[in-house]
Amino acid sequence: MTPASARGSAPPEPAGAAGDVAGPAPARRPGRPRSEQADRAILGAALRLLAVEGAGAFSMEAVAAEAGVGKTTVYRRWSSKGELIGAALELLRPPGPPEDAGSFEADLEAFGRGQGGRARDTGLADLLPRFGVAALGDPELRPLVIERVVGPVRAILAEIVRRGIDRGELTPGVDVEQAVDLLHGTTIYRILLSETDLGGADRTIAALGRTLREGLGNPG
Amino acid sequence: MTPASARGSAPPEPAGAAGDVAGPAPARRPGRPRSEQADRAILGAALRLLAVEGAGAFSMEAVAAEAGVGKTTVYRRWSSKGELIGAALELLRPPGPPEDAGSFEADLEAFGRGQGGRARDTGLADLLPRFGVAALGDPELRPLVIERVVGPVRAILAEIVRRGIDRGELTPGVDVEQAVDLLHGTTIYRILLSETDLGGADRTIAALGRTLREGLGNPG
DNA sequence: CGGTTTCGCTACGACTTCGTATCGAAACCA
DNA sequence: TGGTTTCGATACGAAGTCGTAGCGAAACCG
Repeated sequence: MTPASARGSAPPEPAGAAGDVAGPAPARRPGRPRSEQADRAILGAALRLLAVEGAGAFSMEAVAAEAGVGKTTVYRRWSSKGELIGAALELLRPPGPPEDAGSFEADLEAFGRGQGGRARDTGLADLLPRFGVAALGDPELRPLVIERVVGPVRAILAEIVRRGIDRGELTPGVDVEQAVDLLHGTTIYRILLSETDLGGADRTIAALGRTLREGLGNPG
Repeated sequence: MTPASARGSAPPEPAGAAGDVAGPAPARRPGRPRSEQADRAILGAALRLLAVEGAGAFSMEAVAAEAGVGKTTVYRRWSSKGELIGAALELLRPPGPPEDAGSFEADLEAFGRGQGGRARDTGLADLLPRFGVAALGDPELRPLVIERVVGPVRAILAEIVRRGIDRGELTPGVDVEQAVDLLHGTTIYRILLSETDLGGADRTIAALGRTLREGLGNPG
């Protein structure tokens, strides 16, 4: 019930990801190492359960069973429900600043493809957005989702809108926040309503952008 | 867990609402009549709980306690969780066809005011949208919400968009469904993100309409 | 090999939830 | 008054959940 304070109890360190040159030795701990496969299985099960079955079906026991893992193995990594969800939420965090793709719609399409593609890499493709929405519906998790996911996504979209203004594709008077509301809101809305094939929702963001530009822009 | 088949087990009949002229006598039943105040208290408590505390805190016992009512009194009316939520959902159903307010933005503002005003009448003002979103996040309830709430609202918004086209405010080529996505999606998105004062979200729909019109319309 | 940690599994106590049953009291009608 | 239904309160069995603890086995290191 505690809102996932995200304490560093046991972050699944890659133990050697960037430890090539700097810092002391990765401090190889004695004993059997933690299974990274279990990490993935647990996170994946958590995602699947909350996204597909809903908050009602989300329990630590169900996660463990779905992941084919003992309950102990789950609690050793995340000591409560909130922490586990918080960790899974991290998968939704968008990547760094977007690269300039040349035009407003191209930027949007690149962003959409990046989001969808990243999700597809994890093998959980279409579950992530629904997962985010489900978490957003929970009053305890909402602040976390807004801070870690919605905020960063909005920042990226705002940057894309600002670029459009700089390029002269959008009129300078455009309300950036409102434009972001339209872009992100409509995308999430479609994810929310779609019963299947969530992947498509992201991809249509470019078409959305065109409609908005023809509105927000001044072709004359 | 059953998705609220909405059987007519005991619909809280006003018992005399439209029974002035037509039909046989309202069939006054013997015994103590059901308390309409209990009806309102239960529905209100259900709304409050799901909207404010979230799906996790929603239990029949919590509803009964919040309503200051015995559990029996709840189950006598709605025999399961799903049925109760389904009934509360009914409060979100938009009214009939909207009246022509003269312009696209006026139509939108009238619609927004109608939605907000109706909610305010029930004394539950800002809770209803959040309640809808919370219910939308539940896989079991989503189809119900879409059918009874989202669909009708979309129909109204589509009608408003079509009127805008007929009036020449919007270009004839406008994709009505996409425009509705933008209007409804952005509105729901704002409700979803707002931590407080949900009432404002509906009211800004007119401003949203203006932005869209300047995009969707052809001023040249 | 011993030492250490994680593995999956099972069981535990405390708690909550569901939906039902029972209780005496209250509210209505004939 | 008697008959009927609802009222709030309480208790119930069955089921699920949380987070912890113990088990023997496996996986690593020195």
